[in-house]
Amino acid sequence: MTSTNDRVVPPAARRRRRPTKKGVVLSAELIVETALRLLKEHGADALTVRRLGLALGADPSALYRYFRDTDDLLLAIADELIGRTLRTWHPTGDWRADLRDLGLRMHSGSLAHPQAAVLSSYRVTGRVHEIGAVETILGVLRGAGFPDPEAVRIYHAFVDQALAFAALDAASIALPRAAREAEAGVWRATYARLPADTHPHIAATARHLMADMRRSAYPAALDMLLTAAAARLEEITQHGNAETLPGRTSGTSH
Amino acid sequence: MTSTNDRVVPPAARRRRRPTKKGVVLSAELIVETALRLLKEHGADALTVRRLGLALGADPSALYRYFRDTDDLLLAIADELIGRTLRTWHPTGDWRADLRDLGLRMHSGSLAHPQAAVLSSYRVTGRVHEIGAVETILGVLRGAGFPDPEAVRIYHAFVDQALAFAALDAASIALPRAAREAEAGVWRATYARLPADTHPHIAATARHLMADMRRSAYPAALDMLLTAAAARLEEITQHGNAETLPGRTSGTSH
DNA sequence: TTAACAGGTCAACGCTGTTGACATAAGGTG
DNA sequence: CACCTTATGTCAACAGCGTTGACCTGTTAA
Repeated sequence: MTSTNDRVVPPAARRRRRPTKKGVVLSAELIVETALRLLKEHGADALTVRRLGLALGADPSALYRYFRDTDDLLLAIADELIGRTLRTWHPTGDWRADLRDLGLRMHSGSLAHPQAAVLSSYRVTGRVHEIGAVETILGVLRGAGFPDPEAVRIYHAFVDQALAFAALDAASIALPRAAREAEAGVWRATYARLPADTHPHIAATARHLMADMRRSAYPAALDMLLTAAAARLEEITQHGNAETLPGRTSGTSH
Repeated sequence: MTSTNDRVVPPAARRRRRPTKKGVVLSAELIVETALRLLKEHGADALTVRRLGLALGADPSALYRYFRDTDDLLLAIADELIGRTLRTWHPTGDWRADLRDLGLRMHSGSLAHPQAAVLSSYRVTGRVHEIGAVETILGVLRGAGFPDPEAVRIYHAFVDQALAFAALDAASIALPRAAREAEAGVWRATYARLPADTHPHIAATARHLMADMRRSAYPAALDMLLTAAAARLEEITQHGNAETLPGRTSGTSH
């Protein structure tokens, strides 16, 4: 609240729908939609205030009546993406399958708008759609039988891992053409040709590396996380209650 | 290789060490070091060609004699970070403890230079230090007894998880002051105050959320990944050889 | 001694986000 | 219906950005 700039009129107070010179009636929703379209069609570099103004048929500076600055706009875009993802997800009651499905949806949803994802996935928006997502995931975990501290811990790992991989994979999709091709070339030209005497392990697995590195590691990582969570749940429910909270399964200190 | 611009003289061919107007003798190493210092001291926004030139005591355009463009410089910075991390890591022979240690080192190494990490962690540099890291990690996994395809799969999940979380956490550290404080405020002001009747799960776990969300989920996620890997290894070694390759443990298709 | 050229400098380009001043149309009030 | 307030669109300007082509100069090899 403290940071809500004076320049921006909160959506509730907006009444005067004055059309722009070109006849377009602006709104926060229209601006967000147009920004997403711009990102999708022309890449991350295409999202500039000036181009967005042009695409909207309005003076660039008009945007500042709706968003404090470009960061504020970014958060609105991020929240819209969360909302779209959640809207296509329909839980079945099987916590593990549901979380797996949701994770994959969050991931692929980001890849559909990589330019937006890479810019926004690490932000806490605090807006409606994000709050809904938090509530829903926590509900799934608590419903599965995880005690509160455990539920929160797994929620955090699950959601941050999804966001982190989304950003990572989105980033490489969003790379400028030249850089992306350069990266593919590096694997072929560098890693595939390392001699066995200096790099035995890479040489021995080169074939598998080529195949595996070209796709995202997220599904594998997600399954591993869920496997560990399931094991933990079994531990908890078998031992009656959670009298032994600490156990991380590993020997090493946490 | 094809993309190595004509303007940039490869390091090997450099001979003429002409000092700048201010008496500084430039080199690729000096530039990378100075860039890291700039990032550390003044944040990501401080890393501009002009400021870097100023910090070096040289004309900004002199940098283009050493790096094709700012992206090229970025990759050099990334590789230097990888090298520094690997140099402080000393494996013991216990694969799980070693990977855990390495993961945490990569993570905290990134957080020491969040500005650099957020810019570079999703890039394949193909430079010396990166190659060394790949070789080492693969060696640990194969040495532990994972068959090649499994070793590659786990390597990929492990390394991308580390990079993804590094980028995620680095990004929030690297946020401009104002935005960072705003995010902290969102948790306190928004999530902590949601009423139990509309958001029962958040309300019930608010206390744990406040505590857990302020620190990184990476250690927890890393432990879960290693737990799943250990379980898989046991499966493999107990059943003699890996006649049942496919099994993802989960029921859903991959 | 000289010729070649790597490498530092300078000025300029087009682009960016942002802001303050200004113009105008919408809408509540009387 | 007329007025006044003010939300909102427009315009011009600012400083800063990455990048480049032309220029100049010191170093080095022959």
